[in-house]
Amino acid sequence: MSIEIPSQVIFYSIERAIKEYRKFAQKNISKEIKDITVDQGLVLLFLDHYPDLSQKEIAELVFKDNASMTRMIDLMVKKQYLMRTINDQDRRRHTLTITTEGKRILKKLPPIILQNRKKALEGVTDEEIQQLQSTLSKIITNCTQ
Amino acid sequence: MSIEIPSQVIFYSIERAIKEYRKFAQKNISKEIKDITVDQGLVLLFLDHYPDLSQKEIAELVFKDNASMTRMIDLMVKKQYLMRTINDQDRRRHTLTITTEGKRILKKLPPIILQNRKKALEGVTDEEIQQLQSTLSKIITNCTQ
DNA sequence: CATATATAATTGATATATCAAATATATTAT
DNA sequence: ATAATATATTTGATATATCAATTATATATG
Repeated sequence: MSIEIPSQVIFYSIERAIKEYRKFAQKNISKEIKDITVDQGLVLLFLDHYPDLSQKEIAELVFKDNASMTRMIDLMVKKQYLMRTINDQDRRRHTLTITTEGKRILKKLPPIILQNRKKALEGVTDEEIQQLQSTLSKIITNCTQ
Repeated sequence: MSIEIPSQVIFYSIERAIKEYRKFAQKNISKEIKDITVDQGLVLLFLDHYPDLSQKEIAELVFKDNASMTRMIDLMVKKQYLMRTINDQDRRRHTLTITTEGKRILKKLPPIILQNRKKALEGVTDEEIQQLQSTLSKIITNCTQ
């Protein structure tokens, strides 16, 4: 049975697109903010919107597993972007609090992120984005059901 | 400046789609072939088509950096999927040869991969794929130029 | 209440990602 | 031919990914 070489396949393009976007986004963030990764920024943004998220819930939102999340948050605590305290309502959970330094970063992030998205989507119409979203949803459903 | 939460953004869906596809593909490969990852399979497929590829060239094809590729190939040599010898035309390069075990894996891969793609793209028309490809190309260009 | 089961987080082991520096060999310029 | 520069690969350091096992706490069931 023969097979196309992988580089001709749509999944290859999907992977390339997201990797190039991540590289591009990280580069632009690093220009303005020292010592923060795209994913650490996402964690801050989610926590800012939903302060009661558990580590496990954040992990799901950013597509990481719990072990990775533990270590990411270890680092973010060490860098003093977050404080980790035990949740008294459920002592298995940790409450994550954004520190002053974390808030400082949160103030700088949005314009950079908006600009990244804008640049990355230059020349892409709203219809195309909707179409993209719809096709990706089909793929996600196919792979997870 | 306010910002949507990341989960409403198209890049989030792109990331999710490729991660779910990878998980799905890895699961199906692991059912049939022990001890091989999606990326190791890709390396074998590329080498099968283009036996003269250098590590650096393979790295580019599978979106890894040279250091990662060195370590991946270390492992594939240790597992006896590949042999690494010095290229006498250019002694900086290594020649990578697929072993008997590697060839055995290569025989089993294509039907699994074709089936994975087929299932993941169920209900997705050729037109949608073309459209997806075209939109992703725009994004890739925007991020790399 | 006591025990079994479920959940949140951590830890250990191993692989991969990323950057910078080092090594070996090739190529180019003087 | 020699020195300077470029290229392919490796190595070290650190972060992240993934799986399985462990710990601590909560919840459910007899």
